[in-house]
Amino acid sequence: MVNSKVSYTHGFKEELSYLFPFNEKRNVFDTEIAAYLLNPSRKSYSLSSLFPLYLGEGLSFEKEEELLPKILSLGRILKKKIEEENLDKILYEVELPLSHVLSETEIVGIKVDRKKLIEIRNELRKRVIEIVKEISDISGFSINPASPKQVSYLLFEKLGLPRIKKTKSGYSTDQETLFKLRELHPVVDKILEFREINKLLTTYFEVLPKLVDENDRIHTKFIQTGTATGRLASREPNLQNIPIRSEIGKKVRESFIAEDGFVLGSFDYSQIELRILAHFSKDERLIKAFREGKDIHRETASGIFGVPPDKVTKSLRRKAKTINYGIIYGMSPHGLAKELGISDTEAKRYIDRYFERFSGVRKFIDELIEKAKKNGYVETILGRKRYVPELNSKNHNTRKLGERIAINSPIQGSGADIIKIAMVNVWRKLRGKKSRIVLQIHDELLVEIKEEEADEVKEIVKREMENTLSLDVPVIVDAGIGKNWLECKT
DNA sequence: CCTGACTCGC
DNA sequence: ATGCGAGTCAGGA
Repeated sequence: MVNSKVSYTHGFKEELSYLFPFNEKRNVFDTEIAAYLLNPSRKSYSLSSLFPLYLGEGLSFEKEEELLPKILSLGRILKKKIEEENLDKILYEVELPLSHVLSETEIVGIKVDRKKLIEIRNELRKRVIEIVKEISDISGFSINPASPKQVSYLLFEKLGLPRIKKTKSGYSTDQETLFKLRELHPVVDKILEFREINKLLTTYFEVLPKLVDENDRIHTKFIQTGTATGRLASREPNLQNIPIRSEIGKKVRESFIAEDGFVLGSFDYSQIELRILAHFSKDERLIKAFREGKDIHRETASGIFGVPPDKVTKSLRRKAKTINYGIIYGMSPHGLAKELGISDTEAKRYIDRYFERFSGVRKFIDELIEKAKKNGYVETILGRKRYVPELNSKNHNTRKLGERIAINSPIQGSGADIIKIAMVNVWRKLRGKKSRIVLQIHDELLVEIKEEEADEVKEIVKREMENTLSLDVPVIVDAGIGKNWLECKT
């Protein structure tokens, strides 16, 4: 970058979408991504918000001829700041190349089985109408079950069911609450069923068929400056929250398919965040378990509950899994208690035991929070920063939130760093082939693979993903192949 | 038009 | 009151 002319852009990915085919353009400096790396917590990275921030003046819309000079000044200022904060490597080697990958991924899109979506949509429309009728028949009241207010009115005022949880405006009717009420009145199950079906119907089955292009492909937009941790976000539609758990949800996933002559390959990092925790904390037991290829939740259960690994029951393993992920999210004993349905003191015992057995993790977390308080920010494995002003709050809850942010962001953000590098490397390796990355879902890449290239591409993607960065523990990628996304499940 | 409640994913 | 998101709807402005 030193000796060559730099082109300044604002919204490089969008600019690239006009430049098909995708020759990698270098010597670019993007003001939007630069501002994001300098502070990923901002609400907006629009020029009109960056000009006053970095140039000390507003964007005058009457004087369009001043726009380009202003972008140039902004670019030069940001470039200096990026270098001062040692963010140049992540900008030039990760985010800007990634803009190419994302631009192409958006344009390529992903194919759906439009007919199947429409068929299921029509079934679910009928079912939703039936359920509304059933709710009325069972309870004697006609309500709109999509209205929490009306559901609350029915359950608590008309049927007199116990009020379990409050919201700002009244009594909660969320899933957790309804599960507790289902034995008390048959209408509760109907409301739960309505909620599940209506959610999937309105969010996916009604929407996706409207978004297909002439080849039945759907094109999401990846937001590269949308999260405080460095993750991507996806919108219009969000393809990072396609259902997988419920039976009807699986049908959505089943509707994402490969083009004729292609298969879909799903490649997902196995427990990447826990491996990053092991790497950062250097905790001996955690590192040993991963190096020996152990089932980490089983090992954790064994440590916490004091039973040999082969005597760990499913229930104990599930508890340990919740604790493992709870640690990453900075969960309190109270939160863990609620999640596991145990007492606060019991939950505290579990957490104390965890930190006894994994003392490296305790030390790491303490030092992380100390460092965050001292520096004002936390960093990922690549030096991506996130400021944590919450740690200086006078409000206890806000400070606690700051601690959770300080714990979670380096872990979640490092996961984002790793998969972003992998995407760039995979994309470069796939040049000249027919196979293409079609989605990224935080720790998973979905690749549409030309059948003839299957063996080779599977090998490339797995290898590139597993070898982005060298951690103190192995990085493992699980791969699955299928004609639709659900089939790829490993 | 925005906010709250809710639910989908990692 | 466990981290990070997006989308839907109802209901009120």
